[in-house]
Amino acid sequence: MAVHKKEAFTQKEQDLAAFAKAIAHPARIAILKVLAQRNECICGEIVEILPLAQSTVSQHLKELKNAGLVDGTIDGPRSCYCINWNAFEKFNTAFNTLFTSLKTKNEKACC
Amino acid sequence: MAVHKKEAFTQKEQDLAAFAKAIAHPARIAILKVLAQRNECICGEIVEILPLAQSTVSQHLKELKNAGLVDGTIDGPRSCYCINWNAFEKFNTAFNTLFTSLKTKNEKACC
DNA sequence: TTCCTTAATCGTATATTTGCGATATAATAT
DNA sequence: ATATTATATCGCAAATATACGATTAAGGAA
Repeated sequence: MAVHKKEAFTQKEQDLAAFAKAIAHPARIAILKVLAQRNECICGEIVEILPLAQSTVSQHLKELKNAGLVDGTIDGPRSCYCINWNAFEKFNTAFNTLFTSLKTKNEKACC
Repeated sequence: MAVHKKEAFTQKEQDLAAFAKAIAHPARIAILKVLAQRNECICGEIVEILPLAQSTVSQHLKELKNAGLVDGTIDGPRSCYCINWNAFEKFNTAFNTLFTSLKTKNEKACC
């Protein structure tokens, strides 16, 4: 591949793609569900619920955090993760904007 | 990795993740925009618009097609692609359902 | 038929993702 | 001080994704 062409696209396209990538794995969707379900910020409970190793869950959490969808603070021996609702809302809006803008252009089937 | 654990999650989670993966690349988002803009089903016009080689665009189109977001028919020497609005609507709904279901659980910040 | 155009596919190189075990880290409990 | 507990991180292996040039295939034009 050698060169990535992501930078050749608009910032909006890149941002939206990055968000989509963050939720482009069933494990991460499942993690978000668990985080939303528990009001308390949880951590290793996810490991018990998901069929994944602790290190793998930690990695998925890191990616969600990098994408900004999840906030995390370290509380001594245990950490605390929770959904960043602001970022989530922002991306939800961005998605709906894409969907809507695509649809308003044209909705006729042609193939 | 050796083993993929996708199958360990619910079908809904897998489907949504697959859709997210399809739009998890700025080039594919850009392709969808082009497809939506032109009422006519186009093909190699995308190659001229995007800064990507013909084979790369073809590959991205294939992935969008595999995800069901795009329909394609071969019309002689030129092919014809267009957005599958039904599938698109379906996934848009699935997304909003996820967003909503997460939010109704709880929207308090905790970290 | 032979050439041209269009697009799919093949082969290849490289980058990224996914997953796990093992190890490191850091606060708490004993 | 040492052990325990919870997480992050490292190192590794395998699978996927990204990108491109070259080739193939197939209809249309000469």
